[in-house]
This record gives sequence, structure tokens and C-alpha cells, in this order.
Amino acid sequence: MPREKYTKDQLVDAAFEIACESGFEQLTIRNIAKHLGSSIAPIYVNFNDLEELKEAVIRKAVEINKKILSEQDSGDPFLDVGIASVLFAKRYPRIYDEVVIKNDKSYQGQAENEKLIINQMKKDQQLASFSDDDLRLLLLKMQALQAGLSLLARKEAYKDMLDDSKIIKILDETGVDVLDGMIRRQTAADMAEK
Amino acid sequence: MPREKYTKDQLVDAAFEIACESGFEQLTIRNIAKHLGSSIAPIYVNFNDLEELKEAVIRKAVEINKKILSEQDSGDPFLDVGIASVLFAKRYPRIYDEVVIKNDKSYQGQAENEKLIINQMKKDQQLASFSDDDLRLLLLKMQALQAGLSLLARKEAYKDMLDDSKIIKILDETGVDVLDGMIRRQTAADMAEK
DNA sequence: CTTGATATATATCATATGATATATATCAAG
DNA sequence: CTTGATATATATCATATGATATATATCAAG
Repeated sequence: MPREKYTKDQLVDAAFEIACESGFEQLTIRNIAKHLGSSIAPIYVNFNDLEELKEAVIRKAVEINKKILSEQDSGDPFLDVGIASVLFAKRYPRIYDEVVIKNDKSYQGQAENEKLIINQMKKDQQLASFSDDDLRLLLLKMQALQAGLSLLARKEAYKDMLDDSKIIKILDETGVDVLDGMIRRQTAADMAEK
Repeated sequence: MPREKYTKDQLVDAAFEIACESGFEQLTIRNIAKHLGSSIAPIYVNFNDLEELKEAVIRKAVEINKKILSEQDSGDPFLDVGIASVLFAKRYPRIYDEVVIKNDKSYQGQAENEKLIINQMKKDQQLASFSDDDLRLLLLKMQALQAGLSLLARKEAYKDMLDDSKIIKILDETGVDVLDGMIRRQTAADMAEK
């Protein structure tokens, strides 16, 4: 082998840093090379094209998200997912933009994914009395809350207002509130029926 | 004057359509000219540069948002704003991406804007007992809900699940739930104090 | 030491893009 | 009808970008 080698990891790390600081649209071969202190050659030795490198950056982001999730321990697995997502958005706002917002691929297999979650929800005693439609509505509300909080946490203006513990508190509280509301409305509807 | 003239409006409309269908990144002088059936000349006669035209497109989007808002009549002005925002995101997803998500300018004067809203909230009897911090928290939760629902409504996968009436229903219900939750927690805290 | 392989650097190409210079067509003013 | 103004079309420029061809440097195998 020749002298030294820029590894795939080095390239992905450099690209990830650029994307973090300046956004995905700044991922040009020349920017990456400059950031690495090399020419553009290492890019094409390690990847077939720039697109492949970008995909590797996204895979790295997914890994980081998984790591953040694994560090959560609120007791409720659903809440954990929500917390991890918002924390990721806050810590890597520009990556979040690319992965979550632009990525419409995520809705491939979204229908099956929903079914899986609904089935998981059915195992929860508290949710036993809900119909499938109600569960889907509850899930939608929760997803909206999480997505919205991510969107806000991602913005500079909210950074100081939304420290990690506050994010967890808000997600927890509103989650409980929405669930309570659905239970209350259901019992009210039951009453009215009789 | 020479024969015919491509008006500013014609140019903005053409650009708006391109942005709607293909996204803001497709707003190139040649794309706009092609869509208009002209050369690139009319662009530079009517605007100093492409950036000016893009700003005009964003102004048009803001106008449309205002129009949608003016058509709302839920009884609650806050809810109206939320509904209008989500409906806009659903109808013009790619414009929403540009205006709401990318636009970090919106957080200029965000602090003053928040104060205005908080003062408005204080006029509401139901919210009279809340401290400023509580009101800010309530506002944040509502904003998160609205932003998140917009984000979901914008996606193809949710289009059929989120018709207009359902959007209104969800915003209304969750708004009530979150407020109820905050009231409940406050009274619980008051109890504990005594 | 020689040779082949390959990582790297550099020059270069093709293409896309915003912008401008120039020519042409059209119309109003006189 | 002539003239000036200007909307439009076209050619062209400068720059950015992804990609490739080529030369060079380095190292392992023999």
C-alpha cells in the first residue's frame, strides 16, 4: 500500500462536520477536501461518487440517533423515542433538517410501521379500551407533538428555553394530557350513549 | 412601450408554481423562463436579480397564508392561527419548507412577538391564574403542536389521514387537553402547598 | 533492486447557473 | 416617417460543481 490513506471514517467525519456547521448543501467535493486538508482524490478512492458519501453521512446520523435513544430511560419506550428525536434535533439541527424534513423516503413502509406501533400500544392496559382508529389518532397527536418540539428545539431562538430536562418534561406532560383528554372524551361519549 | 410585457405578477406566479411543484431549489432563471415561455430577459427587466424574485414569491406565500387565516372562524383567534398554518403546510408543502423551516429570520423580533402574545393571553379569563412562565410554557406547547401537525400534514403519507376538518379537530382537542393539564397540575400544586 | 499496485495531487472537462452585453422588434411622441 | 425608449431574445462570460485522466509518490512482493 502507498504511504497513508484517508479512511472512509475520516471522510464521513469531515463531511458530517461540514453538514453540522454549514448544512448539507455545503457538502461539495472541494469543501470536503479542504476540510480534510487533502485533494479531492480520497473521496473517489473511498466512494464511487459524492452521493455515496452523503448516504454514509446520513447513516452516521441514524447511528447517533440510536445512541441517544439507548441513553434514554424514562420508563416509557414511546416517550424515550420522542425524547431522543427532540434531543437529536436540538444537537444536530442542520442534520435533522436533511434527515427528517427532506427525507420523504421515511414514509416507505410507514403503513406497516404504524401497524406495529398500534399493536404495541394494545399491550398497554391503559389503552385497552381504545379502538384502532382511536389509537391511530392518539399516535398521530403524539407524533405531532414530538415533531413540533423537534422543530422548535432546532431553532436558535428556543435553544436556551429548551434544555434537555425541559424537553423531557414537556413531552411527558403533554403526552399525559393528550391521553387523559382522549380517555375523558371516550367516557363522556359512553355516558351520552346510555 | 414595446409590444407586450411580462408583468411582475406573471413572473411571480410562474416562479410560485415551480416552487410548489418542484421546490425552491428549482427556481433558476432558465426554469422560470421556460415555464413562462420566454427568454430570461423579462426576469431582469422586472427584478434586479433572482433573489428579488424569490423574495416576491415568499411575499406571495405570506399573503396566501393571511388569506387562509382570514377564512378561519373557530371562535378562538389562537386556534385560527394554528389551523391556518397547518392548512397552508398541507396545501403548499414545498413552500412551507422554504418559508417556515429554512427561514431563521422569523426569530428576529421573536422575543417581542412572544410578549405580545403573552399579553393577549392574559386577557383570557381562563388563563388569569397563570404566571408569565406558565403562560410561556403553555404557548410553547401550543406552538409545538401546531408546528408538528404542519410537519405531518405536509407529508404525502398523512395527506389522506389529515383532511381539513380532522386538522381542526385535532388542534382543538389537543389544545383543550394541554390547557386542562396545566390547570390540573396547578391546582394539584396549590393543594400540595397547603 | 525491480515491479506492480494504489493513494494522492493536479489539470482538465462537461455542465449548470446567475448575470450581462448586444441586437432586434415594437410602440409612442414629435 | 423619424427617433428614442424599452421589452425581449440571444450570445456570451464567470463561476461553481461533479467527475475523470494523468502524473507522482509510496510501499509490498518477489
